[in-house]
Formats: sequence, structure tokens, C-alpha cells
Amino acid sequence: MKPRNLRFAILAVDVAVIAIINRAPHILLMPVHLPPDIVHAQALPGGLVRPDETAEDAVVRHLAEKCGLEGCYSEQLATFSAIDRDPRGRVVSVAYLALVPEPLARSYEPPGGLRWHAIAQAGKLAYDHNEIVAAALERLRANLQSTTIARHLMAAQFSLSDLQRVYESVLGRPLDKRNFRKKLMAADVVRSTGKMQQSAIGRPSELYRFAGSKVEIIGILSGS
Amino acid sequence: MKPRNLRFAILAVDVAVIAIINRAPHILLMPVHLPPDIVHAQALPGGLVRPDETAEDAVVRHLAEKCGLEGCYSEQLATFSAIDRDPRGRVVSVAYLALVPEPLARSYEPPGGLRWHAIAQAGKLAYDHNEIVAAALERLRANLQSTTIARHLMAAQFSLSDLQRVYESVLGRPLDKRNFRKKLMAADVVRSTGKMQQSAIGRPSELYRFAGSKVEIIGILSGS
DNA sequence: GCAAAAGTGTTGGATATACACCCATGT
DNA sequence: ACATGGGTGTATATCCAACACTTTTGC
Repeated sequence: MKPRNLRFAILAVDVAVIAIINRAPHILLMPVHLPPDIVHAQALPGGLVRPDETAEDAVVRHLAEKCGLEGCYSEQLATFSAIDRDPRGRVVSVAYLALVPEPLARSYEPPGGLRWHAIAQAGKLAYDHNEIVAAALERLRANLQSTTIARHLMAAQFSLSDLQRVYESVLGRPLDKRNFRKKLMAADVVRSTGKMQQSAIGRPSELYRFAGSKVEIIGILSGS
Repeated sequence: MKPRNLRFAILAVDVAVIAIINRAPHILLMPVHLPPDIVHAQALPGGLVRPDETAEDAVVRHLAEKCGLEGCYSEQLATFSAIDRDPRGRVVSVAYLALVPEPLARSYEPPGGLRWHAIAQAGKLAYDHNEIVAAALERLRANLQSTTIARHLMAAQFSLSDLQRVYESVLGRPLDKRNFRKKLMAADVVRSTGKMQQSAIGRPSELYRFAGSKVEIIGILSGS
């Protein structure tokens, strides 16, 4: 019954870092090669949790150390504890979802072999990381429809068309432009900045920003 | 970087076992007394995760060993990893929600000092267990409205009034009887068994059962 | 016949959906 | 002037919320 006699678990975090790039959800993966079990595979960034830090701390630290990412949004997904999920031994992992705004993801130079992969084409990942990515996408989809989490996928200012494309690419279905705008304005989740943005071609678009400063739990979408 | 040199974490599970008794949500608590930090407090049942079992396995085992409960529904809530959440040392806990149907909860004789406590009157619990209970209630509320999880709070057969009382006691607001029935029937989540049940007084009620056999992810309620 | 709980429909309002054209810009 | 993407309103269908009385039983 004394905990100190029963120390056994290796606790890790794995982070599904998601960004929307070119209208497709991408995930940040790092190559792993640990023969004989794992050969030339891709895995989520992550690592061990230290005795003196929380899981959240570990996420922040590993994102900084391994990915060079700071200040990005993250939330806990679930804990994966299958006994043989890691061939090296018993590792229990707390999975997180992290989001990177598209402009940051574009300018970002990932260190150490890290690369953005379109989620649809990512294929089989190491460990149980496909499961984690599935959970991350599912959570992101649910939260897009019920919260203002999209703010963390966008630049500070953005056009409503940009925002709609983010929604469409994550939800995987087209949305009606007029209804989309109507709902966002009615719920006061975005506000016009008055500024305009000229894209490569076509009429300039008005720039918006999210109204609050946090992720709020407001219904945003239901159908088209 | 070798995991085996970094074994440190004590991994535990804590289970918020919830049942509705007399129209009020109750939680199963056990007394803990670990001076000087924890004196005559109440805590959720739970315990360590063994090296050869998953967190889910540990939940099933501890529910059986410590509570004498078998076969009840459980789902993972979240993982709590604050550094000083346990005064005895570093313990990371995966929290679960478990549900017990009211008739079972009534006939159940809890062993070892365990007792049902009305959640509203539970007061301050040991460790971070108030947080876990809050998360459990929140999850239960959300799932009642979007899934058929209520099946695990009910006997196999039940009256719609019973079911409505469960909803009302968890959501904390009255529901309209006609609208409630209409929605359940329209969504085909419950079906009449044809049988009747005579309660102590008043007109006998028709007995229903849940239609599917699993928890399904269907919108059930929105407003009254 | 009275107390207690079960059961049953309708209506008005709000919300969601479907849909097509004009506008501002660069080339 | 044309190609490209941005921006706007209305009509219909659906869904949700509010609401009160009758039925069956035990006492």
C-alpha cells in the first residue's frame, strides 16, 4: 500500500499538433526508427513527464524543446494505457491536442526532421498514434461546432471566407456562406475590424477578429 | 532517454461512482485518514494501476475489490497530474466516471465504510476529488443530453416518469413531461414493453426499455 | 369521491435551411 | 470586359417551447 514501493509507470505525453494548411488539416510528425519494432515510422511529438512537472508542463516543454513551438493552445484529450502500446516497455501516455494558426504554420521551420503531413495521407503511425490523431480530429470537430476554438487556428485577423474554409476542411463538408456568416454575427463571436485585406485576386475582404479573448462554449453550427 | 532509467510516476485511478437515489445524484465515498495532511476526510474509491493492467482494468479491479461492484458502466474523464495533489508523493491519477442504476444502488451494501453521499452535500473531499466529481457531473450532464447514457442509471425496465426524474435531478431543472416523451419516442431511444407497473399510489405506469443495446450518440434534449 | 401520479395534442415562435445575384478588385 | 472571390436577403420548413385536462388506480 505504500506508493513508493510500487513505482512502475513511465508517464509520457503525446501531442497531436494540428494546423490547417491549404484547406487541409495537417499534423506535425517526427520520424522514429527503433528497430526491430518500429522501422522508419512517423510519430507524434512528445516525451516523458518529469517528476517535478505536470502533464501540461510537459506538453509545453516538449513543444518548445522538440518543435520550437511556444504559446500555442493545447487541451487534454485522453490517456492511453494499453500495456503493449510501446514496444520498449510500459509507457502510459496522456494525449493532447494542440493548434497552430495557419500563418504561423506556414512560416514555421520545423526542426529535427519534423514535418507537416496532411492527415488524410498520413498513413500508419508508430505506437497507437493513429488513435490519438483520430481522437484529436474528433475533438476538434466537436469543438468547432460548440466553441470558439477556431480562434487558435486563425491569425488574429482573418476574413470570414478564411474562417469558413477552416470549418469546411475540418468538418469535411461544404457550408452555406450566408448562413455561416449570419450565425457568427448573430452569436457575436466575430467582429469586424473595419480593415480590408487584398488577396491575390478578386474583391478585397473585410477583416474580422474573435470577440472574446478565450475559448467560449457557445453553439456555433448545427447544420449547413 | 532510456525510459527504464526514468521510472518515477505512480499511476492511479480514481472513480466517481454516481447513482441517482431519491431524485438526487449521489456519489460513493470512502473515509480516509492519513494524518497530518488528511484527517477524517472522504475520498473517491480508486487505487494504483499495476504494471500489467490498463487503467480500465484497474478501474474494474478496484470497483470489484473495494466496492463490490461488478459490470457497471464506466468511461474515462481526464487525467489529473498536479504535482502536490497527493501529500504522500507524486501520484498521477486517471479519473473515471462510473454509473450504478438506482435499484442496484438501493439494494447495494457498501463494504468497508463506503457510503453514498448526496453530491450537493458532500462538502470538501480529500485530494483534488472535488474537481473530479465536478468533471464527472459535467460529463454526465452533457452525455444525458447527447447520448443514451441514462440507460446505465436505470433498471432494465422503467417508467418514463422515472427516467424524467433522473434527467431532472442531474440537469437541475424541470422538464416538460409531454415534450420529454415526444422527443424520446421520436428519436426511438425508448420502446414500450407493454408491461405495467403499479407504484404505491396513483395510476400504474407503462414500462419502457432502451431501444439499442449500447450508448448511442444521438441528440436527446435541448431545452425543456 | 378524492388524492396521486400517468398519460395525451396543439399552437406560435424561433431557428435552420435553401437559394441567386451584385460588388469590388486586378489583369 | 472578364475572371475571381467577397458580400448580401428572403421565403420555407423544421424544430422547440409553452400550455391544461382526462385517465387510472388505491384508499
